Amino acid sequence: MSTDSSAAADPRDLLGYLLKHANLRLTALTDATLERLGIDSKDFGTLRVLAHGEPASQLQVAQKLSVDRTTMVAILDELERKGIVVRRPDPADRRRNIVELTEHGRQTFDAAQAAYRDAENAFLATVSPRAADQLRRTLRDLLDQ
Amino acid sequence: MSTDSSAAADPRDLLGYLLKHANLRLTALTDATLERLGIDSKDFGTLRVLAHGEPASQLQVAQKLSVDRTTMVAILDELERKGIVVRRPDPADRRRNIVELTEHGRQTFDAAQAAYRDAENAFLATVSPRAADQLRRTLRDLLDQ
DNA sequence: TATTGTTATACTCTATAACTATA
DNA sequence: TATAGTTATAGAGTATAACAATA
Repeated sequence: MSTDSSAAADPRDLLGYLLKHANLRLTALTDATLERLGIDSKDFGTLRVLAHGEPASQLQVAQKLSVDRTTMVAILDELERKGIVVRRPDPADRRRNIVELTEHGRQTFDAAQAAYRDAENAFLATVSPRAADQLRRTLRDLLDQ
Repeated sequence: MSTDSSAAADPRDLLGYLLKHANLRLTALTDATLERLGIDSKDFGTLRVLAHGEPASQLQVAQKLSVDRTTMVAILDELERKGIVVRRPDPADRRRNIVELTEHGRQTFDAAQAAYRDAENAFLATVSPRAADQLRRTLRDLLDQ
């Protein structure tokens, strides 16, 4: 016999299923936590890049986040509409838009950072701190290939 | 100062980024491996459920995989077109379709099972077997909440 | 010619609503 | 009335191609 029909076909045996649904659940948690700040988890990644380091062009932000530059346009359109970021042409290269947090954007990010941390901690609350650290380390190792 | 502008904003600090991109990479690997069999990783999950246990209705398969029944329709349309599964009305309740693997479907699944295992192992090759086991266990614990 | 931002477009995935046939 | 399967539709997410402005 080629397959064991007495064994249950548990989708949780598949690593892809585990990764996908863990991500779905975490995203739902963080989105819910960030909602009152007017952003979601995808926006948070962008704000995080803008809050650290030097002012960057749209393309630089997009590349840091591994998203397409056309996707970046849509994210920034929304954040700019909400008064969280501003775009201005780079005087040194007028093809580029320098993107920066507004004062409101900076405050939003500070609140979002705490909210995101809480959501991630809540998600990880049922596993030991050691297992959570190991999870991050293993996932990083897998992506560093 | 509310944020440390000297720290790099590494997206890999965010668990959501790690989960998403680990899944993207694994899916790309498994899809590539399964391609010569005419299926992808999403089809594989369905075949796996059909290969184990008793013949099931579309809805039962969908629920086991946590996918919507409308999504199941599209997956089965394609698998039936390829001669991998057949649908027949349940004599005991003609609203239901019993879904089964064809002989070709059974052979496809047997080959796919080996291919999927190889792809998953290749993905996990750079981390220790212990870390890989721990990864699965932690993700399961997180989903069992 | 190449690059940045933009727009248009398409393709996948997912969810909802409404329809049909059956119960 | 409720359920299983189907269809239509719409919304996110993502990718490609083409265009305008600038280098």
